[in-house]
This record gives sequence, structure tokens and C-alpha cells, in this order.
Amino acid sequence: MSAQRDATTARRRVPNRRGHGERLRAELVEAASQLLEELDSEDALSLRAVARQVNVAPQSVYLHFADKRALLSAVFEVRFADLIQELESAASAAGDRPPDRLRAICRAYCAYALRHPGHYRVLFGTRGTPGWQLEEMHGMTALSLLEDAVRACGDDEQRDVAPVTICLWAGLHGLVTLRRDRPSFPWPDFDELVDTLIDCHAGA
Amino acid sequence: MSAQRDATTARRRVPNRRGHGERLRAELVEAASQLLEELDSEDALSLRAVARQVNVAPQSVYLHFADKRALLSAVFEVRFADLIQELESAASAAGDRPPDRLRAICRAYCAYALRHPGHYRVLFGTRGTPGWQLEEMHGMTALSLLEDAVRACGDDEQRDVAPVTICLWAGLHGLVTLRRDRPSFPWPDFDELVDTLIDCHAGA
DNA sequence: TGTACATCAGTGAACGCGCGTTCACTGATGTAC
DNA sequence: TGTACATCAGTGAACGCGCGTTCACTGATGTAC
Repeated sequence: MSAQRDATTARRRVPNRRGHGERLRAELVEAASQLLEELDSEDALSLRAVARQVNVAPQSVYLHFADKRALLSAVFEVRFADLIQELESAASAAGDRPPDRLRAICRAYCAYALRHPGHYRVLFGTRGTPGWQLEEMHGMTALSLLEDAVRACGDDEQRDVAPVTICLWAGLHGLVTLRRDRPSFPWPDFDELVDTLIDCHAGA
Repeated sequence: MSAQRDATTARRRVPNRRGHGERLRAELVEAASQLLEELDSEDALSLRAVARQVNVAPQSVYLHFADKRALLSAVFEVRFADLIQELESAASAAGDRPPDRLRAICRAYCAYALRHPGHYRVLFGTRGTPGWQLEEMHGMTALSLLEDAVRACGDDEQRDVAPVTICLWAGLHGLVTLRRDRPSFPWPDFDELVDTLIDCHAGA
């Protein structure tokens, strides 16, 4: 059984109803997401593999995306929305104590990254495309969520927490990417590492 | 002028002298390194491009490397040795005060990563190959250098600095990779970020 | 000193593959009259 | 109610490309006798 689309077994797809062509778009984005989870690298994703996954001819991708990069942008958009939503709901579920809130955000961030390593790679792992302002906007949203939580943990509402927030973000990013890419390193318990990191950046 | 090897202009390579075939091996590793610096991703490196760079037939790569992965391993080896050497010489140039030593190591680490983003990607940026114990050995060397420096900054020689060292490493890794991959983020001064990071992990 | 042979450092030619992308086409569904 | 037409959601067939890898070969250099 080949991974290729096999014309003798894979029957032709039943077209979407008139007026519902957009459904294919969503299917393509989900298929690309799924493949990116399995694939180890963004480069390894091929447009033809995505089409195969959806049981559609390769050219059909061009009905909805100008090229491969546009498809990846769409994945980026959708998955970043997921991440931010998870961070926000973790934050609001954590109650009012600032340290709890910060910890909840950090843990949710790591949980997302470890649960969806391929998606996380799309979000933060690749050279940003010049001209994509998108990623900055989303990135800023996530970062200011973190920044507010860090500020709330300190005494001084006015102090500049930007550098320490960036360092904390970098720490989280470093932990999850190294954990993903160096699985045979003798990792201690991950939650404790995250706690250590938080303690380092926002007191105890 | 094509990037391809052009038989009409690129004259045939003069073979190495008998007994000096190993020279090609070193040339291939250097060519691969150089291409990796230009290329944005490890996947994008092709064995044929490496051969072209050295002005050799593609098959000649197989005289020295079993396959593409073996070539990348060799690059990994050589470049990791570079990094460790730079860290060690930075440490010994820093004098005896532990905080100076720690700062010197961290700065040298970042300097290497920012100066050689492509090499750094090979060292720490990709899923480690199962069975490569190599990378762990090198990684441990670098990490224990850092760990000793962190320990020396504290009062208690016996305390377990492993978690905080890993967090510091992750922070450095996160800073340099995000800095590389998100160049349009409004980055503050990088050295100050590194200082902030060190202060967070090893007191002031 | 000459010559047969072995070895070394490569090359020539080709293989099959999956890729991104283009162009012209199809067949079902809805709409105007 | 019937029919011509437009639109929509795709497909068929093909393009040229660079890739990793294999096999048989070459031509210069050294070595044994």
C-alpha cells in the first residue's frame, strides 16, 4: 500500500455543493496542520501531500491558495489563534492571584508546544517571512498577555518589565524546543523546570 | 550565469595527489558549512549543491560519506568543536571572578550563535538523530562548562544548580533563536537582554 | 632501468522520484427568460 | 414549465526541475620484480 494517491482505490472526491467551495480551504489547512505534526520540518511539507491527504488533485490547492507559502500562512493564522485562546482561558481559569495567573499562562504555553510540536514549529520555529506583519501582531498579543502577568507579580506597577518578560518568553521557548529536539538529553521533570524558570524571572 | 555546475566554464577539478584524498573530505565539510550559513534550513542543503561548491561530481561525496546524513554529522562534529573552543577561551580570558566568567561564557555562546546562525541551527536546531550519542556528549561538555560557572557564582558549593543551569541554557537558546528567526520583532539591545537573563539566573 | 600491475582519486551516464506549477477542460448546479 | 446559459468546484495531462543514489569506468601515480 503506497502512500501515494492510488487512482484504483481512492475514488474521486465528491465535489462540495455549489456555494460551499470554501470547505475545501478549511480541509486543506487542517490536512496541512496534521502533516506538519507528523513531519519534523516545515520544508518537508509538500503541497501534493496535502492534496493527497484531502483526496483532491494537486492543482485544486490553487483554487484557495496562491502558492505553498500562502497555505502555510493560513496554517499559521489558525494555529496561532488556537494558542492565544488556550493562553487566555488558562489565565482566566487561574483565579486572581498574580503568581497563579503567571504560572498558568506559562504552563499552558508549554503544554501547547509539547502537545503540538509541529504547530509550534510553524508559529515560532522558522524564519519569519518578510512582509508578514501578521506574525508580529499575534506574537505581540501573546507577549503582552505574559507581560501583564509578570508586571502584576511585582510591587511596582510602573517598572519596565519588558526585558524580563522577553527573557522569560525566551526561556519557555528554549525549554520546549530543546525538549522537543533533544529528546535523549537527561531531562528532569519538566513542570519543575518551568517553575524554576518562573521563579527566576518573577521572584518566588 | 547559472548556479548549476557549468561544464563549459567550470573546468574539471585537478585530483588530489595520491594519498591526499582526505583533503576532499575536509573541503566537503567546509562547503556544506558555508551553504548551511546561506540556506535558512538544514533540509534545504543538498548533497549536489555541496559537490558543485567544491567543483566535484555528486558521486564523489560518497567517497567520504555514506550518505547525506553522514555529511551533516561531520559538519556537526566540526562546528561543535569550534563552539566549545570559543566558550573555553572566552572563559579563560575572563579572569577569576565567577560572575565575569559566567558572563563571558554566556556572551560567547550568543556571539557564536548570532555570528553563525546556520551552524547554530545544525548544532541545536534540529531533531537529534536517534543513535547519535555524539551530540549528547558535546552538549554535555558545553552544559557542564556553564554549570560550573553558575555554581561558582553561588555561596553553596553543594547545591544542585542543574535545573537553573538548564533554564539559563534554554534562555540563551531561546534568545538567539528568536532573535534569528523573528528579526522584525522590536528587539531591545541584545547584550542587555543577556545581562538580564544572567541576573535572573545567577543573582546580581 | 624497464615494465607489469595495483591502487587511488575521482568521473560519465543514468535511474526513478516527487515536487511546484500551468493550461485547458468537465460535469453538475443554479439562474434568466 | 422548458431551455439556454453562466458559474462553480473541481480534474487530466503535462512541463521542467533538482534530488539522492548506483554502476561501471578512467587516468594518473606509485610499487614489485
